[in-house]
Amino acid sequence: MRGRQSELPILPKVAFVNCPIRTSMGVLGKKWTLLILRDIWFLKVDRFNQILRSIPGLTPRVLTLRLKELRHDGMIEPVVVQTSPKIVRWRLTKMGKGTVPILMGLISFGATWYPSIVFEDGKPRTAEELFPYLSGLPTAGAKARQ
Amino acid sequence: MRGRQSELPILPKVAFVNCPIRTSMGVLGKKWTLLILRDIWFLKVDRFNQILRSIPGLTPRVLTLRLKELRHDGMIEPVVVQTSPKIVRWRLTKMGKGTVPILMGLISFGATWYPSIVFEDGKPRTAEELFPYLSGLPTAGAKARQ
DNA sequence: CCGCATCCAAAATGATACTG
DNA sequence: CAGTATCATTTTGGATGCGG
Repeated sequence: MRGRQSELPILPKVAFVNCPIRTSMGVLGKKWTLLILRDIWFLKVDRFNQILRSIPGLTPRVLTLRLKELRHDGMIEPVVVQTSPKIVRWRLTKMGKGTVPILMGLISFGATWYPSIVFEDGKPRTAEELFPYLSGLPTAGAKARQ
Repeated sequence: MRGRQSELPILPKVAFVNCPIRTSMGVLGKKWTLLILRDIWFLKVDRFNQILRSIPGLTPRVLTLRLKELRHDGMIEPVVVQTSPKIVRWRLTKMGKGTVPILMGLISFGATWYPSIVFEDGKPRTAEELFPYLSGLPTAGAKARQ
């Protein structure tokens, strides 16, 4: 068997009636969405104009759309810090924090397979090397602390 | 400290010169791409028209585009099984297998946060419950066996 | 400061028919 | 079977202005 990859589908213990990847992508798969979550979670960039400045190419129109979608789907919520001048901070809900393993997966992939783009020295690194204090990584199933 | 979330950015041990999430998304972030990888890896659906049938909404034009992009970026490669009638099977390269943890993250997220869509009984499940024989999950850094 | 509205341009994707 | 060609539609980008 060594070296041969089975041609059988990889099946879950409990059948899916709809594909969870497709379901997740329906929300997370739109352009800019995961970068917005990255800003809020990793960079602590959580205000409208900060996010705009942090993500070159993103426009106010689309940011408004994405924030609405993410809020509608229960991943983020606004905190009104101050009115006049209005200050709003966006934060991840528990559900939103469930996306962190996906973001870590993307970091890990980029750090491994695009090291010349990601690192000055061009050397690949693993997520464990980059974020040792975060291992083991929580899975989406492990509820993040509020 | 309990219950308080630091406002400081979460920094990697080695600084990024470009964001690995954005870098990864440049390839993987286009519509249908991750579902195509899902087909090849999980479902063992690896031929053009099979993939088309497996992913409702995907059209031949876009599938052609995505296969070209994935191939150009080194994630998949064609195996010509037969000519006339032509039969091509697509398979993941090592780099392509590096996306499996991302796919698992999406599965985990969907199975946890959209259980009523994903499962007949509507009960949330973790990736460990669904794929016990695959735990611990490989990270993108752990080279998948060829 | 945080958005929303509008108008238009460009890019990405969808529908359908077709070829080697 | 694997992929193209052509055209329609949707989504996103860019600029600007407005209101709470």
